[in-house]
Amino acid sequence: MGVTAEEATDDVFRALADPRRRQILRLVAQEELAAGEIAGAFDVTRTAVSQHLSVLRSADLLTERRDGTRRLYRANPDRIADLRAALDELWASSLDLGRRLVEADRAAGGDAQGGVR
Amino acid sequence: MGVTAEEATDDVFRALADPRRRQILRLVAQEELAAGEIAGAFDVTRTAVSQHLSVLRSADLLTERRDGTRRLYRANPDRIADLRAALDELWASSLDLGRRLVEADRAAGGDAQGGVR
DNA sequence: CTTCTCTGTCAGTTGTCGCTAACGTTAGCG
DNA sequence: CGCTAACGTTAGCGACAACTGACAGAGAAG
Repeated sequence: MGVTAEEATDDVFRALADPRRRQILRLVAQEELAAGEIAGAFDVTRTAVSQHLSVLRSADLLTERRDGTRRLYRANPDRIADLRAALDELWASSLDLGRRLVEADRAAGGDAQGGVR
Repeated sequence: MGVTAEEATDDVFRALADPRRRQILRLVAQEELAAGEIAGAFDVTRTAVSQHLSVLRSADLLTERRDGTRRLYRANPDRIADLRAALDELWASSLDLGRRLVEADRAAGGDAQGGVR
């Protein structure tokens, strides 16, 4: 247990904060790609892409597989599922509030106008 | 439609990148709170919290309601649902790959060790 | 062994982010 | 009207993040 769940979540959110990294993730979600192929899809230097890959790997959002000198990357479904779970923590709470408001409206004989808005 | 979906998604992810903002969001997910009450829950200045609220509001992650001089904030479930949908775009693709790998393992007579890992 | 390809890593620079302190604004109270 | 309370906004500063260019290492090819 080197890292707490909070730290892991923080790494994931921070990795996803950059638009380019999200695009990279979308790229390797469908198929396994080499670092060079990924870099070729962007206007920035291969160095920059390599660093982005490093960030994504640190957050455990990517899995790496070596084939000769090439390194093939692929999105890690487990981490995405974890992120989804972390998001549900917020979502469930908000949903609870929404339900509570609707119920309060009904109990108070609220009009049909949708008083929440 | 002043903003594209990409820009909106970018705002949301960038807003969620900061741990404090996620904590704020968790705070106002369960109940509606005033800016001062939210600020009181942290060690930083009210100015800092106000700026965080501004960022969250720009991403449309918060709804604001005024009561005298006070401003009451609440998490916006719609945006969280949107984020969930944006995440599913990645998740579905990764899941497809995961399924494909498992099937490939079975077709190749892979051992029961769970080859995906 | 030499050369070429593919890739990660290391300084250095520029931009962006989060924080604080001072100020401006709006609403309630005497 | 004068005063206070609750906020948002601006300017300035330190810290971090993203990008570029130069360098180093591993594997394939001759």
